Amino acid sequence: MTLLRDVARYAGVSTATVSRVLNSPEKVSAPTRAKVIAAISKLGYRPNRVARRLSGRKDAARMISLIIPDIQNPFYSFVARGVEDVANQNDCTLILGNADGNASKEETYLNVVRAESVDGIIAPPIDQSKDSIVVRLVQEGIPVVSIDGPLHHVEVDSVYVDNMKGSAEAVQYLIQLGHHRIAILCGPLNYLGFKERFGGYKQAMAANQIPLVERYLKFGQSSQEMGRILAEELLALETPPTAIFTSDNLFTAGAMEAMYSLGLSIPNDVSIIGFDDIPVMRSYNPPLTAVRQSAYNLGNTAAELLFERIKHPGRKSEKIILEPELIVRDSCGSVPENHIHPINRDDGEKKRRV
Amino acid sequence: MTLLRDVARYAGVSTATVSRVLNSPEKVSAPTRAKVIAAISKLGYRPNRVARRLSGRKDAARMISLIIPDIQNPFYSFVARGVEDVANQNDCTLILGNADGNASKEETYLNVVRAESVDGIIAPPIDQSKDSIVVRLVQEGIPVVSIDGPLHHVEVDSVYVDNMKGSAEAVQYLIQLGHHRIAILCGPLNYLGFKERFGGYKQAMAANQIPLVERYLKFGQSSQEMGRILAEELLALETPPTAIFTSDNLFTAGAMEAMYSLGLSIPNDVSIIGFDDIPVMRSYNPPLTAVRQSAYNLGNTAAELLFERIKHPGRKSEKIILEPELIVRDSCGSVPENHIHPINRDDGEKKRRV
DNA sequence: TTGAAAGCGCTAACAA
DNA sequence: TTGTTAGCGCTTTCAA
Repeated sequence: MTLLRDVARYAGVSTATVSRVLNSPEKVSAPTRAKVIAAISKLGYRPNRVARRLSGRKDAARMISLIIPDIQNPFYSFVARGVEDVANQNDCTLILGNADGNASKEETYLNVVRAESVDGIIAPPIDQSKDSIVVRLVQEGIPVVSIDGPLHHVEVDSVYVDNMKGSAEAVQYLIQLGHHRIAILCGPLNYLGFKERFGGYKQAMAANQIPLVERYLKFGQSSQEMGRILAEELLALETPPTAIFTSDNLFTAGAMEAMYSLGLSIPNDVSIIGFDDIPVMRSYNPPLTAVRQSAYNLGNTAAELLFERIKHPGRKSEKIILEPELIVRDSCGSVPENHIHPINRDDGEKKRRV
Repeated sequence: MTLLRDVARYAGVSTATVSRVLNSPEKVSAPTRAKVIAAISKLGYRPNRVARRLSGRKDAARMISLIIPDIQNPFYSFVARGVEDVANQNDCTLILGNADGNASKEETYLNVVRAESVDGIIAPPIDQSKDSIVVRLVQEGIPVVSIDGPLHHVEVDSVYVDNMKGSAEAVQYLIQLGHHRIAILCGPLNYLGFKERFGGYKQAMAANQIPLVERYLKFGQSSQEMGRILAEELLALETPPTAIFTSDNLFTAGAMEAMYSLGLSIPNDVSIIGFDDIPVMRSYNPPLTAVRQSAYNLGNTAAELLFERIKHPGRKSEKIILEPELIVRDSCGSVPENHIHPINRDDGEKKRRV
């Protein structure tokens, strides 16, 4: 490992001079600078970032960190790309960490990145408690932006989509198509995003005077497996829903699976509309109608806010709310006049294996 | 920020003692240790990892890094989970970096993690040149395991699936079903994984004396969009293939999209078999027959190799080859006796929008 | 068992 | 413009 000191010796200058050509080259005379640069490349020297940061250079890290709530959820890959592109533009490395929907993993991870003295952090509001590690980070003055929801107990920049509006639109669309028996597959309500999506569902139902039916309301941890199970329960009901609103892409995937295995045809037997429009939604058969929240934009915007804050630590915090967009494809249809139970129906048509 | 020095002062001991209770508590008397521990928790002290590493503690980082070739590809989320679980078991944090299929990004990233002195690195063989940064890292003695392919020019542990075998099996399966006109959607051949998958295709075709048809061989950067485009080209051929083998999940997604938009029914009009069996394959309609390479296992195994190497730096390097598995679902069928062009056919049946 | 002191590799006053 | 020197926060000999 070549050290700065080796470069200095090789170039016949002091370590300070080498350090200067690295950090403020204008303070070094051209000939000396040339000598040093030559030595650096000759020796293949690369500064040790650890030492650099320890010695106090504020911008020595040039790295920011993104906490991914769940790396299995493709939605976040797009967020990550959005963040990464901005980071790269700012000549900065993005360090990813997976919290796995788990507050303690998040904490571990945040502690690490704090200790690594990153320049800033983008994190979803996983732990909303008053003394969560994120709150402490903010209090310590580390630039933080909250993504995918606002952060309580502290003033930070945040970016998120209007979940309530997006899901209300989705449900409204279903209602306009004539659906009344609309079910929802929803993630845990203690996660704000899901709470709001459920809120949007309720709002649209109420706006149309459709009473909520307890058995059409299914909750569970967000996963494809859970989506399949809940959708199967729903579809096995004596009076099954004519449409299902899935509150994220994992639930959507699970519901699609259930519908196929029950031999249901979409949208003839049942309509489905999802929250999250990721590319694979186009590959479903039929392609899915879904509420798009631009994950890439979310990441992009968050990263931009973060760099703003890094540059101007004193600035007032901002909340940016992104508009969701309903992407209509082929998975929703109108309700047949006499909707009969699609599974138990006795029309002689044999369904696929169950 | 509480420093070690503050703890020492508060506990009325020297900094060395505090450091000892942190690193080798058995060398400190019980009462002193208790005092120090009390001080630590009272003051909420957390050691500065940067300083810790700079001062030379070999295991101060407790972090390993995984380079993800392409974060948009869900396959790698599973790899990441596999790695992460092992890392956590080893009380170690996983730092993720996205190389984006780009050797220079990979290099940037590897330089960062090297400079951060991580304990080890898991990386795919993106850059196979003799003086790639990975090679240098290995030469510097940093534990590296190559995932998803072997690394040239240097001896390292590596884990990968038998791509050749997996794709040969897939194609063989198609052939047994009666297909001859089998197309392949393949990623760039300079990426070893794709080269081998193409090799498996050729091998199975040759083993059955089926000549290769140039126009059924489609290559492109791996992406859903590209998959759709190439599949559309294939299906618009005068004599289209009766089956398509897609060499990764992104191509599969694109091909599914193309088939739907051309109004083709799977497997009646065309069969499809994919490489990569990720959960969403079950959500397709019909559920996809695919070659499974257990991404989670891949990650898991790689991480275990890495920790072995970290513990025993001198050990002989190992290559572990994972067996792929053909998962048969509903997307492949036999070839109709008189296969007619599914798009241009004149059977009165109107297809969906194109 | 404990403390004093010398680094780890770099940066940044302060002098020259 | 350049060099000297004192840290950054921690670990770790070496003595006591």
